[in-house]
Amino acid sequence: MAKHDNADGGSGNAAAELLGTRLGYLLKHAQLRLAEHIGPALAPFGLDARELAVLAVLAGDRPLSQLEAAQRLGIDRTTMVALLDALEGKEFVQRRRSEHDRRRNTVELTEHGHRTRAAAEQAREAAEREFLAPLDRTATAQLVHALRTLTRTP
Amino acid sequence: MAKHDNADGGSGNAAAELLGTRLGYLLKHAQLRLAEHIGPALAPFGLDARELAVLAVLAGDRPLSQLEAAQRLGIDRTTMVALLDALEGKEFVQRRRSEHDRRRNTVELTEHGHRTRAAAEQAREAAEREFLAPLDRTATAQLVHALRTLTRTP
DNA sequence: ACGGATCGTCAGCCCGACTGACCATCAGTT
DNA sequence: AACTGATGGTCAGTCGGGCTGACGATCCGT
Repeated sequence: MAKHDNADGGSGNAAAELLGTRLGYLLKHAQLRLAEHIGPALAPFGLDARELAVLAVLAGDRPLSQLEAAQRLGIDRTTMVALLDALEGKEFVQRRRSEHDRRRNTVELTEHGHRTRAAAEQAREAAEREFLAPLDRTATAQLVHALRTLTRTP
Repeated sequence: MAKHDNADGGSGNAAAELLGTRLGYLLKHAQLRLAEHIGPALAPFGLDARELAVLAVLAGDRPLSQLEAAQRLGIDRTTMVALLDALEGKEFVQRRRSEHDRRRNTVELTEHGHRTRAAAEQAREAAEREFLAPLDRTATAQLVHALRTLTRTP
C-alpha cells in the first residue's frame, strides 16, 4: 500500500469537478479509499484483503479444493496456488491430498488460521464502518443495495 | 476485454452470499461490470476509458502541460507520457513545446480529437445509463451522491 | 486398458503503474 | 554572466496482479 494507488492527495481537485460525474472514476476511487482503510487494518495480522477473502471462503464447515475456493472468489486456479503458498507459509491454512480424489488438494484453516481470520474480519468490518462513517445508516444501506443490484449479472 | 477480468460467469454463486456483504468486493465488481459496458462502447472510436479521460481533461479551453493533465487525473507524469504517445499516434492530440517555458509540452486536442471526444463521451454516457438501468432515478442519484461523499478525502 | 477430461503446478507473458536516473530548462542568488 | 536548486518530459527497470499454455498425476466412462 504505497507504490500503486495515489488516490489523490495532490492537485487542487480540478479533477473532482470533471471526474466527479464519471461513475468509473467514482467507483475506482471509492475502492482506493476503502483499501487505504482496510490495508493498514489488516496489516497487523499479516494479511491483505485478498488473503482474508481466501480465508473467509475456506472458513466454512466443509473443506474445499483449491479449484472450488478459486471459483468462489472468481479468480483463476493458478492464482490460487500462489495465494495458498503464502497462506500456508504463514501457517494459516493447510493443504492435504484428498482421499477421495487424489488429484485434489483439500484446503483447511489451521487453528491459528481460524483465530486470525476471526480477528481480522472484525478489523475489516471496523475499517469499513470507518470508511462509511460519512454516510448515515440509510444511505449506507442504499449504497450496498444499489451495488448489489448492479453487480448481480443480469 | 477478454484476458483480464472474469467478473463471474462461473460457479453457482456461492460467492455472492459470502462476498456480497463485502464492500470491497461490491465496488470492485461494480467497476468490472461497468467496464464491460464502457469498453465495447468506446472501442469503435479507438479509445479506452483512460484515454477518453485524458481527452476530457484536455478539452478545456486552456491548453495544459503534460504534468497538469496528469495531476488532474491523479496519475503519474511518466504514465501520461505513454498515454499521450498513443493519443498522438492516433492523431487525437498534439504536443507542442511551450513558448513561455520550454521545459513544458502543451498538449491540445486536434480537430479530429475534439470530434471523437464528443462522440465517445456520448457513447460513454449511454453505456453508463445502460449499466445503471436496474436502478431508478432516485437510487442512481443516491448512489452517485454516496460515492461522491466517500471519495471526498476527509 | 485406454483416451479424454480434471486438478495442481510452474514458467512465461501482459498490463497498468510506479521508481530512479537523465537531460534540458528555468529561476533565484551571487 | 555563472552557479545552484528545482521542474518537466523521457526512458529503462521493476513490481503486483492476473492470465495463458504446457505438464504430470489422476480420475472416469467405455
